[in-house]
Amino acid sequence: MMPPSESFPVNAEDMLIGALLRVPAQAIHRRIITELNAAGFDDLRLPHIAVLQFPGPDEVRPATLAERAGMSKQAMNRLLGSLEGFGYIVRTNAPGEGGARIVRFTQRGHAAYAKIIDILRVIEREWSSELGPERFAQLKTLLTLVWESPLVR
Amino acid sequence: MMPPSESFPVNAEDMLIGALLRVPAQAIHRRIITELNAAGFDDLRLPHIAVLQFPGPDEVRPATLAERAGMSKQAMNRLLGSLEGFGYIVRTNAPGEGGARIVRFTQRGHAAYAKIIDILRVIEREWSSELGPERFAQLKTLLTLVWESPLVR
DNA sequence: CTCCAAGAGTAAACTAAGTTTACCGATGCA
DNA sequence: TGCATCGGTAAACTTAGTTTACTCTTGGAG
Repeated sequence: MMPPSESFPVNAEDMLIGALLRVPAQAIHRRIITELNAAGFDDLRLPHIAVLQFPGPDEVRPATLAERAGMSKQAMNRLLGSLEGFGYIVRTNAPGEGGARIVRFTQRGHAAYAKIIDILRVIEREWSSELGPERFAQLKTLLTLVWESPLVR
Repeated sequence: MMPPSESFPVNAEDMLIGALLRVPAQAIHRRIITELNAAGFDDLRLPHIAVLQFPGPDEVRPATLAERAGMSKQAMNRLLGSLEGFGYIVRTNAPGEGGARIVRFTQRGHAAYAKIIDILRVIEREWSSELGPERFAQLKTLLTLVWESPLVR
């Protein structure tokens, strides 16, 4: 739907980490979907982000994707079903591995994933020029520390 | 549902800003809901975050809340309906202002919101002690810059 | 060798969420 | 007086995600 256009007073010191992370993360998601749609990948919607998120679903088991996304295998399976229907991925049997399956990108899937990377790189350039390259690099470094810490597990 | 327990290789330099923001933001949301539920506010679910998010729905119009959350008035109204049913808020008519309504916290609503602030403060303390206070402060400063910039509007 | 537990995938029913479309009521201005 | 506008609602439709339950395969314990 419509993007938020926040205009309430911003008191920097009052902001808690939750809002500080949520708002930009949301803005990025919306933008990814919007630009993906505009680029011809117009059957992708917000929930598909759960599948397409880093590091992508190529050569991965559905159950692994479900865990990454923090959702049930069944919910992930439905998403995969729609992505397969749209021609972004295929699921094939993992040979010799029980009933296990492997998700693989189709050409269209690869293209969409590459487009996401492109969009993110553009966003990074914008942020970098808005904040200044050193500060942006610092931000990424700090977020990477968070990522690597046990905080978000 | 189950939280993700990421264990794929993390190459710091490959991480794009999207994933760096999304993962911790998601982790925080899950934790807020989990602890809120554990604290007796057990009818609150993930979507309610859209209403309870900073700076909270007290003394605010439904349409404003919808815009903040980036969703339709109708979707917000449903959320408000459920929150009202659970006794977290009440909607009263704004006197003299057309059919306009005002959302107000009940006591329970105030308590839940205060609990969210508490949880976030605990999280901030944890992050601060994990990263070191200076680095954590720096992270917040940088995120505040992002927030104040036109990047996320 | 057989049986059974464990793990992966799938299916179906149910619930919840959010969008579109459409309508009501009040305000305020031409 | 008439009407455009804005805020709020309602209903129908669609999409998502959970729970519950079943299948198939593998691998071990007996």
